[in-house]
Amino acid sequence: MPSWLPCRRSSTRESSMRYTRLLLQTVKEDPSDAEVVSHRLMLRAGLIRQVARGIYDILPLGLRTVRKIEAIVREELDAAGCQEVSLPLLSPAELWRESGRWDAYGPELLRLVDRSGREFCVGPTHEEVMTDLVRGNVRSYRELPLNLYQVDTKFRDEIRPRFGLMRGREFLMKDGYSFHVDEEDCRREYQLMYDTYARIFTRCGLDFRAVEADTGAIGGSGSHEFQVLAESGEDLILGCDHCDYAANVEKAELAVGEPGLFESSEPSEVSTPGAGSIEDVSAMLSEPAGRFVKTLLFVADDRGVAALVRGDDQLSEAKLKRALGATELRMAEADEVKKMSGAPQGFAGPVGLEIELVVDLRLRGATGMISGANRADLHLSGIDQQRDFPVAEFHDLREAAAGDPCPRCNGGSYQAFRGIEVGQVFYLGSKYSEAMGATYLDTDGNECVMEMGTYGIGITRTMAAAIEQNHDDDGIIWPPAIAPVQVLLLPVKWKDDDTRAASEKLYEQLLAAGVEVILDDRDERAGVKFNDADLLGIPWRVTIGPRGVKQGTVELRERRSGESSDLALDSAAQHIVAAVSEALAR
RNA sequence: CGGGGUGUGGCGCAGCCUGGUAGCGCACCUGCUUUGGGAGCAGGGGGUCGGAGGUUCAAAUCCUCUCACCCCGACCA
Repeated sequence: MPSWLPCRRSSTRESSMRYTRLLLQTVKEDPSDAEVVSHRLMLRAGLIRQVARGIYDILPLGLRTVRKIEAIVREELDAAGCQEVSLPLLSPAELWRESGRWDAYGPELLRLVDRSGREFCVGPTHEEVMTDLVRGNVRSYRELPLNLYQVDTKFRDEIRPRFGLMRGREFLMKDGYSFHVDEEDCRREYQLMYDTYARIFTRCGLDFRAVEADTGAIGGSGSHEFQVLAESGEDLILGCDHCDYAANVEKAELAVGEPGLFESSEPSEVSTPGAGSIEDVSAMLSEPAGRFVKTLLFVADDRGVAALVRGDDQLSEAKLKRALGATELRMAEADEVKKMSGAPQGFAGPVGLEIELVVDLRLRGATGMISGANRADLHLSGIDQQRDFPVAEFHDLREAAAGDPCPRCNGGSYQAFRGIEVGQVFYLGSKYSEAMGATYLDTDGNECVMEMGTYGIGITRTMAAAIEQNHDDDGIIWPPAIAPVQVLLLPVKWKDDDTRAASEKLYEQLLAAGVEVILDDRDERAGVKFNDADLLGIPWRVTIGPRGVKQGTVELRERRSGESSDLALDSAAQHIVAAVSEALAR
């Protein structure tokens, strides 16, 4: 180092982990607009700060956790043979037009125009850009398979961001894409990624479950979500209490179930003035809800369709969308209902309806049913499915619920869980490679379309999920593997010379041993420090006070269990190093 | 996009109805006393009251417009 360089600090590394040098401000009061635990605690512990709706600064301690999660993700992916790249923040509209998603994606895609009028979007995901990269670089089957990933900031202009980092507009995501010569190899990779994801979330110390999932807007034909189990989760998961089957409610299959078999007769009109809901009609006619045919009108990609389920069943829009192969699906507006059925809302029925009918499995062969008559204030009773509204195909359209029998095994039934989706793996097939011409030459020199898979992990959401699952009334309880640091040194009385000297020495020893440690060198009262320590959730706290130092001891306390033990001052560092490395090795 | 709500110092809020010198708690700075689970006293710094326009002798307060943020709904990897 040139001698003219001023050097006030002996070591930057050392001083940055002194509390008084950290950009860290804890807050006693609850932020008024934080609804969920993770959001509240992240704000209170000074990990994040909101800049705009759904957009956050991540502060030093928060970023350390983010980096920990990233490191685990990178290690496991690299070990699985993936390669990291970095794709641009902006993607040109042409690529998205090639795949058809420029129009399909909707307002969630943030679009912008550069000074010369060219259109771009801020990448919400990178299938197009990655496929473009690979088609430009890969010619031969010899160069496949390929699994490329990046860890980058994504932007999705969410309709309603909420819950802090759980559902932000800007978020850090690891997104990976794999390219293969055939489906078999792609399925193999899918399984490899599935296993890799399970290892990643296990290493992060999370209680999660991999569940079958709907493929949504990305498309493709097979998918699992990795769900961190937590009360505040936005997703509803159904899992069999008997076998391994578990799925997102959007996907959860149902056993066929009994149709409604009531006494058959000729259809006849029944006057039902003003009774437009199943509940009302059922009460008015004193008939069970299960005897009705619920007729729901939708607009699917600009055509009208009627979805039919039994009156006591709940329609799953996700299942309907899949059954129709529609990219867009919405309930019909009042005027559209009138146009399709000829009646006001609540009086539609399958008999005589001239739009496409999509019928739930449970209505196959149903007899003696009641439905709307497609005229105001009128219902039709005595309807037989086969006779009165025959259809060629039936679909699983019901939304599953806790207690429904498991479709995969005998005797099991669904239990409901709440989950936070932190990762998802997709088998994509050739949707993008075909649209964008990602091809290779096989051994015979034939041009073939690549098979693709796509795999995502929400890094910042994983951090939030970890807090949802690991906290108590006093604050965060970080799993050691993703804690900002492992150890917090807490000198009870900083002004006391012996205490300070013992703390400084321990600090040096731990740093030298490679342990991540914060030294709370604030001249604060013990209570303040203890409370902040609990709030920050550092796995181990070492309390150093005049009393103990006089006896030659310090106290080591584990945040999660609250168990503490006295350590001899001169061997304390060794014990702490041992405890930390043992926990991290687990 | 529809419905509801809130903008006053870094954070949490009062003041607004009934216009008249901008307040409280936390945090921050100084000093003294305290000190093993969110101390006490004294002193201090910091706010064009989200923004623009209007009414008025006078606007945080009344009126109009606008922006931001939050909640509920539709939507969603």
